[in-house]
Amino acid sequence: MIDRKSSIPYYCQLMEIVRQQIAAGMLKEGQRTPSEFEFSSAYRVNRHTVRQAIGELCRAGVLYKLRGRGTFVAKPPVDLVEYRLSPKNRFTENIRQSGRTPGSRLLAWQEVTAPVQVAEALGLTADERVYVLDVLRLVNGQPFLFSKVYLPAGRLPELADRVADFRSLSVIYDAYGLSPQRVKSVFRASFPGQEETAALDIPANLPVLKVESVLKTQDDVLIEYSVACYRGDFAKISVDW
Amino acid sequence: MIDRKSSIPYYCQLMEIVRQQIAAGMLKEGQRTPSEFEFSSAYRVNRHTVRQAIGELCRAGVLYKLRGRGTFVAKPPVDLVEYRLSPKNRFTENIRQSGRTPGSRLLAWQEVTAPVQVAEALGLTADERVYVLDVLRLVNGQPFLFSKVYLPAGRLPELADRVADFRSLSVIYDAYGLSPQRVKSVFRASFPGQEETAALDIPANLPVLKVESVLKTQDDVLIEYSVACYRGDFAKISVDW
DNA sequence: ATAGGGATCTTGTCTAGACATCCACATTCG
DNA sequence: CGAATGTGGATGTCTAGACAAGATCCCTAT
Repeated sequence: MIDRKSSIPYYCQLMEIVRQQIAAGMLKEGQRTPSEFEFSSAYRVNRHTVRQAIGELCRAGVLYKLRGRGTFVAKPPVDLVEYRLSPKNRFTENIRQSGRTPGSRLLAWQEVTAPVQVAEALGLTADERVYVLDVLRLVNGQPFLFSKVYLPAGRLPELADRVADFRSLSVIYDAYGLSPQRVKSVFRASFPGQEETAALDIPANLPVLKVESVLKTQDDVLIEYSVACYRGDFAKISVDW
Repeated sequence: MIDRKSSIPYYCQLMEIVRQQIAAGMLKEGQRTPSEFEFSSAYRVNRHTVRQAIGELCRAGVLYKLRGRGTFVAKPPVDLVEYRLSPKNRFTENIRQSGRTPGSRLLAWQEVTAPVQVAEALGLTADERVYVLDVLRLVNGQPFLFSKVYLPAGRLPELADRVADFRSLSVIYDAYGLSPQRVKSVFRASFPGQEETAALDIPANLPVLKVESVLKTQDDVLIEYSVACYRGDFAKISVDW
């Protein structure tokens, strides 16, 4: 119940109550919470006060709201997956080694003129064409990372045919007899963009780890530029020296 | 002005107005904005509507509020600093090479029994003693990273004396004739903890990049475990392979 | 059977007003 | 001169009530 004599604001008290109800299992993951009106009458506070409490809990990632449907308990953060990054590593094997099930989906692809930073990273001329692949990778069926992969069209002839029946990037490279190596990776922490929140199915306020990589072939030809976006609450990336 | 016929909520319109005023230079960095009451009467909307707009802009990092003082325009995000991480690199030289001015401050230190994850990482027994150094590193005078550095007391005799007149970690290692190498680094994106928000002087909702590192001496003795917390809007970390 | 139209429940936005709390500054009292 | 006090202005919290808009379900008319 709300302590009306406490110096703690009602909405903070209510937040604490909801948190405890979740911890105690009275409210379970994915389950609908009482409506704002129900909270309001149950705890004898104004609906706006309830909204303030729920709003804060949503921003904290504890709850989420669906307009017209109700408010729900968010999924608890998943187990951290340690992803070992090395010059030569493949997502599928990497995840399998940690005893989990990898997955890969091509969400979209197109051929475009290379954006500036891509052309720069791969040493392309300004008007060169690149393929852009939007790839989603899953771990145990859950979205793990979303990446935009840029491949220079000029260096990979007939790529369109290979992309058609996409299974994984490795398969495509194998078809060309290539086994690319990482040249450089850049790590950043930020919030996800719109595309990334949609692809990873995460709230916009969840921090993500962005990793920008450049890969080359065994002949030192730059062959891939990619920006990967990892769920901050899901992934940690390790590097051995 | 607020368009009363628009389907866009007033508070969203007001957010856009404030953003544009900042972009146009009518409101400058650090400057106080009109008060909630002034906004309210200037745009003929309720103070709560103003509060909603300002609240959103604060969460977005555009403004910040000081109770009893007013609302202010936040500093624009600083230039990204690319920090090159390699097995053997020193903060000071690293930053200097990029044409910026490095700084280092020891905020606190103490001797404690090694926490579990530290003992594990460094291969210590459960009751071994470690020094914990809270180090803040600056770039151009601004907080760049905050790290907790754990050094095994048993492997660095008389460390307390060296810590007393701290200038930088490198200096301490030099005094022992050591030049440690990175063994492993783990990257994560998350929100800062309380200690980190305070040390870096950042809001709690700014994503940070956490890097956990293990270092060894040239004789393959594990000598340092550290957790560094980089400002997400300030730092990007690059790794060459 | 199915498409359409409410009824109803949900969250979203907005207004009006009140009092609390904190801060900076000026004034007053010792 | 210095400390305490007061005052005005700022944000913080809370209430009461209203209407809008999205989602779901059921019932009805075709």
